[in-house]
Amino acid sequence: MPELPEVEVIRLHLQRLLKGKRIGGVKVFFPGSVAYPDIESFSAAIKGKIIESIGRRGKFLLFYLSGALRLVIHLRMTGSIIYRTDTKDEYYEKHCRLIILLDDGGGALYYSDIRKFGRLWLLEEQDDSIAGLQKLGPDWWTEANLKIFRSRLAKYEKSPLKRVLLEQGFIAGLGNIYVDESLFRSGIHPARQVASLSGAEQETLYEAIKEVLKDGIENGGTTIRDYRNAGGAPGGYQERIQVYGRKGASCFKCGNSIEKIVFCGRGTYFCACCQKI
DNA sequence: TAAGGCCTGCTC
DNA sequence: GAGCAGGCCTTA
Repeated sequence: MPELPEVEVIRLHLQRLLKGKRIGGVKVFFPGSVAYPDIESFSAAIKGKIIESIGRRGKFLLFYLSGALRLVIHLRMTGSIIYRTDTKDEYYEKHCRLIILLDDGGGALYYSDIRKFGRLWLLEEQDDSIAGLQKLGPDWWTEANLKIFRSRLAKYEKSPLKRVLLEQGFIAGLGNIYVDESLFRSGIHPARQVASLSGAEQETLYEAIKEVLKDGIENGGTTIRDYRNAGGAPGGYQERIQVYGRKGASCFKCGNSIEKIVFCGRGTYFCACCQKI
C-alpha cells in the first residue's frame, strides 16, 4: 500500500521522465477512478497540456500542468502508475483503469488499481478543497520538524499514538506499515497516550519516523503485495521491515515473538518486550 | 467516536 | 466460502 516513501519514489521517477511532455489524451476503462470533474470534461481538459512538474503532499501525487491545472492522484491501497515508452496492447492488463497517452512518441502512463479505491482529480492549480488537500497537515518529509511535531502533538493529548500518527491532518504521509515500524524503532508502544510521552521520547519518536521514511525512500519503498514503482519494479524496504507482518516471528532486537493486535481498527504489530506501554 | 462502505484477491 | 487486508470518506 503506497505511503509517503512509495509515493515519493514514484514522484522522483516520474519527474525525471515526464517533465515537459505533452498529454495526447486519455483512455478511461473504469470511470469511477476519476473523481472530478466528469469524464468528458476531464478528458477534454487534460488533452494537450504540458506536464511542468510533479509534486507530492502526504500520499497525494500532484501533476502540475500548463493552463494552471493540477492532476491530483491518490493511489489509496492498490493503485500504481507505470510509465512505458510505447503503448503496445500487451501492456494492457486486467486492472488497468486509465491510460494517459503522451504525444510525440513519448509513451504512456498506465494507471492500475486492483481494488478501485484510488482516485484522480483534475483541478485548478490552487484548488485544495475538492480532493481534500486542505485537510492535510504538513508533509512528514518536506515540512515537518521537531518543533512542529511537538506543537501539533499538544492538540492530541488524549489520543493513542498509533491513531495520531495515522491521522493525515496531524502530519501527512504515514500509513499503517511505517507507523508500526517507527513505533518499534523508537521503543514506544502503539497504545501509549500522547500526553504520557516525555520530551525525550517525543524527540526519539520524531527521529525514528524521519529515519524510517528515509530508509523507505532510499530502498525504493515497501512491496508487501501490490506496490510497484513507476518502472513497474517492486521496492526493497520489505527486506528491512522489523515488525509489520511478522506476527510470531522473533524480534530482531530481543528475540521474543512479535505480537499482532487490532488497535484503532488496524492490524498492529509490535514487540511487547521492546515497546513499553 | 465508531461503524459502514468502497473493492478484489489472497488466506484460512 | 467466509474473513481479512486498510486509506479515507460518509453516516449513525
